[in-house]
Amino acid sequence: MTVSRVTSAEVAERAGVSQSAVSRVFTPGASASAKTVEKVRRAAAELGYRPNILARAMVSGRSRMIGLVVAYLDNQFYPDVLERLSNALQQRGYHVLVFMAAQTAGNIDTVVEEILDYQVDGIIAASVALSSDLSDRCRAAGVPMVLFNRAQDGEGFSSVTSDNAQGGRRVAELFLAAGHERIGYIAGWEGASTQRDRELGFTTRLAEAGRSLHAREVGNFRMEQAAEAARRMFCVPAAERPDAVFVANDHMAIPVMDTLRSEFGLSVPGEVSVVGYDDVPAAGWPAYDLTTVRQPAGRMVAETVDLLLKLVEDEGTPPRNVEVDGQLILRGSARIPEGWDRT
Amino acid sequence: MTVSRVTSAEVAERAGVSQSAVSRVFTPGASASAKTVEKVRRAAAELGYRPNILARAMVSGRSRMIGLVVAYLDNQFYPDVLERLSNALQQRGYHVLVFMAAQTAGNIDTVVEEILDYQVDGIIAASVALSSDLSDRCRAAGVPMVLFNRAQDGEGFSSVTSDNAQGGRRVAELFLAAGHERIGYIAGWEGASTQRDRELGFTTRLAEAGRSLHAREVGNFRMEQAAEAARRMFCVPAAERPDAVFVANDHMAIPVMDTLRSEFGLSVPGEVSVVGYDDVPAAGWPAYDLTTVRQPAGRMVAETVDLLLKLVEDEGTPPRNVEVDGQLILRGSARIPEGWDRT
DNA sequence: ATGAAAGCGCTAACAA
DNA sequence: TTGTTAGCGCTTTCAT
Repeated sequence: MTVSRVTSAEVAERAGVSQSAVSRVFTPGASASAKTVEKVRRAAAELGYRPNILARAMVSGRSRMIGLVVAYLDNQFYPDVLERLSNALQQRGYHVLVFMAAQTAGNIDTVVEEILDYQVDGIIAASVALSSDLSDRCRAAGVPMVLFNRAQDGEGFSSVTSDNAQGGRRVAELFLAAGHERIGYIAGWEGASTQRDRELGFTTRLAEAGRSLHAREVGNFRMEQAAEAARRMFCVPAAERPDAVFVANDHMAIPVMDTLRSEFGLSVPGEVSVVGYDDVPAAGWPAYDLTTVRQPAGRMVAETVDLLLKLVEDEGTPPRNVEVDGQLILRGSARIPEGWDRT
Repeated sequence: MTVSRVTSAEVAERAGVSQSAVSRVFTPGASASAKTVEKVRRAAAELGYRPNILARAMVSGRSRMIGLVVAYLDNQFYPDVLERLSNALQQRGYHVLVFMAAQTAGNIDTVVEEILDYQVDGIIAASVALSSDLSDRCRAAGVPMVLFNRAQDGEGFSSVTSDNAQGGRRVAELFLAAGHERIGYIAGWEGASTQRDRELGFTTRLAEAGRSLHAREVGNFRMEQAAEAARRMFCVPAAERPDAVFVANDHMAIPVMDTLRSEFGLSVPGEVSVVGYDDVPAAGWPAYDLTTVRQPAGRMVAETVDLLLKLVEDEGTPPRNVEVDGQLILRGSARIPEGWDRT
C-alpha cells in the first residue's frame, strides 16, 4: 500500500553513477560534471525523486525548520505576522513548525522542549515570556532564538520589537495637543514588555506636561477583560469620565469602543477619544476607524527573519535587539488637534 | 560553541546499559525491567536527554509532523482553525508544519512537493484546490490528506466541510419569511465548492418559492472585491436596490456592510438585510452584529484530526467525506421574521 | 529482558 | 570529478 519514496540509491542505479554522485547533484555547494548532472537529473525526474530533508538534516545538522511559538491567534496582528513570517522563511528555504503556547507559564517550557526535539534550526517566540534557564537550554542545544514583539533583559537574548515607549509618547502628545482633560489608560498583560514600555512612554510624556493618568484599568490583552475594564472606568458620574483613553493594543481597543458606544451611548470621538496600538486590519474598517500606533509587521518580520537566519547560518553572530519605529496613524476615533493632518 | 545534543549512547554509558535499552525505555511499546527503566530514566534526567524525533522518524517512518496548507490567514476563520488544529494535534503528539499557499494554481503543487520532502505523516489542505495528479503523488508517497472546508469530487479524497447547501437554504428561508422583495447574492471565488454549494442551496430554496436572484456579483472571498461588488450592486436607482443580500462569507460581509452604511448611507437592517457565513469573531462584535450561518470550527477541526490520524495510523482506512451541520445565528443585521427568535 | 548489529536516506571526508 | 566509506541518532530484528 504505502509505496516507499524513491531514494538516491535508486536514482544512482538508473543513472549509472554512484549514490554520492546523486547526492552531489542535489547539494548546492557540490561539484559534478555536466554529464553526470544531466544523467542524474534525468533519472531523478523519471523516478520522481526528491531528497529526503529529514535524512539530510541528520547528517548535515540542519533541518531547515524554524520553530514558532505563538499564543494569541485571535489578535489579528498575529495571523498577519505568521503569514508574513511563513512566506519570508519559505522563500529562503525554511519552513515553520508551529507550537501553540497556552499563556500558562510552565507550559512554555514544555513547548520549547518539544520544539528542540524536532531539531529545528532556530526558534521565534512571538509574545511569550521565557524562563531564563530555558534560553540556556536553547543555547546549550545550539539553537538560536529571537523574541518577536517582546523584549527581555538578561544575557544573550535577541529580539525584534517596535519602539513602544516612543509610540506611547506619541499618543500622549496627541491627547495633550487635542486638549484632553481626563486621560485614561487600559493596560495589557502586565508581564509584557510591550505593555510596560507603551505605558511608560505614555505616562512619562504626560508627566513632562505636568499631567497624570485620570484612570487606569487592566485588560490583559483580552477582549472581554478589556470590555470589563472599560465598564469599570466609565461607571462613574459623567463629569468624572475620561475624555480620552489609550488602550494598550487594538485588539482591546475594539471592544472598548464597542462598549463605550453601545453600553454607555458615548460618541467617539465626540465625547471620548480612543487610541489603540498595532494597526490591525480591523482598525482600518469604517466601523472603528481607529487611531492607532502602527507596528510595521512587514519590517518587523523582515528584521526577525534576517536576524534569525544570520544567527543560524553564521555561527557566532552576536545577539541583537532590533527596534523599528512605529508611526501614529490618525483616524477618526480620536479628536485631531488643530494643524495636525489626518493620515 | 554549538554543544551537541545528548545522545542515547551517552545515556546508555552513564546508566551502564546498552544503547538499545535506552531506546526501549523511550519507546512506548517496548519492554524493559523496572530496574533498567529506573537507571535509564535517572541517567537521562541527569544528562537532559530527549530523543531526537528526526532520527526516530528515519527508522520508524513516522515524523509526527502534519503538513498544513493554508491560504487566507486574513479571514478570521482560519487563524481560529489553525489554533484549534495545532492544539488538537499537539495533544495527540503531532505538530504542524505550515505552508502558505498563494492562491495561484501552480503554486499549490510546488508547495505540496515541498511538504512531501519533509516526510510529514499527513496533510491538511485548508481551502485550497488540488490538481488530481497531486493527490496521486500523495497517495504514491503514502501520505494521507484531508481537505478542510473544501470538497472535491474524484477518487479517494477525504474532506471535512459543513453542510453548505443546507446553510444556503436556511438563509433563503430567512429572507423569504422576512418578506424580502429583491434579493441579492455576493459570491465568493467561483472555483470553491463552498461558494458553489452555498449559492446552490440558496437559489434552489428561492426557486422552490418561485423566486430568483434580483442581483448577483462576485467578491472572490476578498474584502476589497466584496466592497466593489456591493458598489456595483447598489449603484442603481433606489427602487431597484436589493433589500436583502446574502454574502458568501463573513469576511466579505463585513466590507459589504461597511460600504452600504458608510458609502450609501443605508441602514442595516432597516433598509437592507445582510447575512454572512462562518460566524467569525467579528460577526459578533456590536459594530456588525452580523446574522450568519455558523461553521462550527471546533467540530470541524475535531473531525479533521480524527479522520486524518485514523488515516495515518490505521493503514487502509477508507477515505471519508464528513459534513457537519451549521446553525443559522440570528443577529441584528437582518430583519427577523415574525415568530422567529433571535439567537 | 537484554545486547549486538543492521540499517533508515543522506552528506562529507577520503582516496583514487 | 568520482566512488568508497563512515557515520548522523535512532528503532528493531536477532540471538543470547
